[in-house]
Amino acid sequence: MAVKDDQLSKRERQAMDIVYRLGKATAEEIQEEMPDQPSYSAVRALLSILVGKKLLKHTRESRRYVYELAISRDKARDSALRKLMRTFFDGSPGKLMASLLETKDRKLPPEEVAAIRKLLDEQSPS
Amino acid sequence: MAVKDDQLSKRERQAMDIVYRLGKATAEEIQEEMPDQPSYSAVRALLSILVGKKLLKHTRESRRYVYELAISRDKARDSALRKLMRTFFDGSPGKLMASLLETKDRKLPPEEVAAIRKLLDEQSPS
DNA sequence: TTCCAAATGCTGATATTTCTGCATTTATGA
DNA sequence: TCATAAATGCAGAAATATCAGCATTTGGAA
Repeated sequence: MAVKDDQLSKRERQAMDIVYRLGKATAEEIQEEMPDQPSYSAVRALLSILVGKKLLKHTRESRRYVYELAISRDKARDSALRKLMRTFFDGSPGKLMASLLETKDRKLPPEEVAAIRKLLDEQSPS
Repeated sequence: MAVKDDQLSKRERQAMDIVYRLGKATAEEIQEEMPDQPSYSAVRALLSILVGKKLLKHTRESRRYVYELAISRDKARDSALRKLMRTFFDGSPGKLMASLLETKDRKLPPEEVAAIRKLLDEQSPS
């Protein structure tokens, strides 16, 4: 099931991006990562809303809450990836990959290149 | 220069996503694509704001405006791609590509596979 | 056990976003 | 040319998001 990122407010989306990246975090950590750093209170209010929307869940860890994704990071990642493909690459994974490789200043480590060749072979033998 | 998608409101981002996808569009077309379809007036108000922020530009085409990106689609695309890489793939294009290929239900057309092999060879000869 | 620093819960104020409605402009066909 | 349908421009109302502040709770150290 897709993550409804389209429905989030600006601050909500910023917070979700941070949790996507960090995996899990306290209100304080999230505050530190936010652009135009809002107050601690504001961040907590925001996080409550996201918990209400079932996008995050929080568990008490001794005295404080730790926030983490309510759905798996893999699902969120796949959902974001599909959306990007639809928006910019006509839904085609091939076009996306081509774009990644065409940017000259991005040099892949040889072992990653090897890994990708292997995956390609599985898809369609050379 | 990166596209400041983090700074956009919910509706603004929805509209930008649509223009990213369509390339260019009239207010009416954008309205049709919007989730929870707002009124035509609301869409025009929104688009004016985006023109004011220099994210879109509009040109008169006979009687009406056609909206399109103020920066190139390629730049916007690259910016979005980098952000996704940072958020979900630890900044690594290799990890992103691996994720694309590991999803079994995504079968690439043989000619795309060939194209990607070629690009890989340019990066580091097999 | 008691105290205190640190965290939460909550209410309502403020700021921003979103939208409506209407006056005005514009292109086209009769 | 003129009437009309269709588009724009804009002001401000309505809805939503963002935030601050304080009372309350909580966990750990003395």
